[in-house]
Amino acid sequence: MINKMYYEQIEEVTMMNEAVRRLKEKGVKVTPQRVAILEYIVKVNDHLTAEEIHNYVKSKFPSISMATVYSTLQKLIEIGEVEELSIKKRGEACFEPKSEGHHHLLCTSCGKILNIALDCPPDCPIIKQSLIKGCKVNEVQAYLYGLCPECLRKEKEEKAAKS
Amino acid sequence: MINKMYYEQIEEVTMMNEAVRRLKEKGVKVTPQRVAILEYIVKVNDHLTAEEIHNYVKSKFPSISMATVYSTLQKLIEIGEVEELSIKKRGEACFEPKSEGHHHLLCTSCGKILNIALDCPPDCPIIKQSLIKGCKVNEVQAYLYGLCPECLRKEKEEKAAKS
DNA sequence: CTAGCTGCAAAGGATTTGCACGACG
DNA sequence: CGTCGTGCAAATCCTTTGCAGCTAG
Repeated sequence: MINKMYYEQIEEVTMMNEAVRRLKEKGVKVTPQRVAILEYIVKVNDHLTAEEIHNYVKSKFPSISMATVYSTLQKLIEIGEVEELSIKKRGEACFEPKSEGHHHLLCTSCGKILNIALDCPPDCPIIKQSLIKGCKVNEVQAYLYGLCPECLRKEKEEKAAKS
Repeated sequence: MINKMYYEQIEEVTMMNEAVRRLKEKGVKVTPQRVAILEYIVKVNDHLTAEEIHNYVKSKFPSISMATVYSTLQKLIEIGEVEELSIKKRGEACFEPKSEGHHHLLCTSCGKILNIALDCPPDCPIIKQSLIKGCKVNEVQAYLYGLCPECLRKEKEEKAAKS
């Protein structure tokens, strides 16, 4: 009953939502929990862990369980709405809205993950190419390890203070 | 042929001696278990899981435990002899000898991981660059998702069979 | 000697699964 | 109505930790 009320609210707000339409197109059952999860991921547009997502969605559906969050994420990945990163944030998987053309920097100092758009020459192998060394390449994810601008600044300040 | 094998052995032995020297230099205690682990990783020169390593080393030291394998891997990573990949093979971490200049393809069909040397133009961001978008980049790992030559061939054959 | 390593068992943490109930279509 | 999603709890799997005894340097 309560679920139904929530659903009506959400449905009003998201009727026009393109993502929801795509879910329906793909034959995935649209439930308020799923909409809330996808909505949050798209809105934040950042690298969220399952727990971060769970925490947020709990504010709307206090009874939602991690199992549902994980199974929903799985579904959203399958239908290409969400992407799971290969790198982990403090040991946890990270999820973000599916989008092409950016890569990730993992700051080795603070652990933050940043989106990085790389300017590549057209013949650069980092750009999706159909064939590399006899392999059919469908996707390229580049992970850069280093320091984010903040930590880089801190490091410089520390060096300056020492000398 | 025999000569070739002989020289390869010598080469391996030399590499190990150097590796052992590096361990000592870094103040890491050299134990037979550790040598066996490093030796195996260097010899195979491929992406090994902790369990694969454990299985091999058990043949030399039947009592060795996974805890020792993991702690040794940790040490070897710390001192830069071994590298842990960001991607997992069937959910398990992968380890390989540290080396620069190659990246990895994960076959989405068979799950195999292949080394891929990418030919990049000199201004390609995939090549380690000190500064990208205000970030200090120390390392770049590119992960390609697609089909290995074998699975690509199989796919083509299946398509041909259908039509 | 003695700091640090090994091996066992047990803990830890992220993710998955089985199952009963309830909701979507 | 039947299929499929949800939520709970328990299970699973990889990895880490605590600790007692042992070893390399």
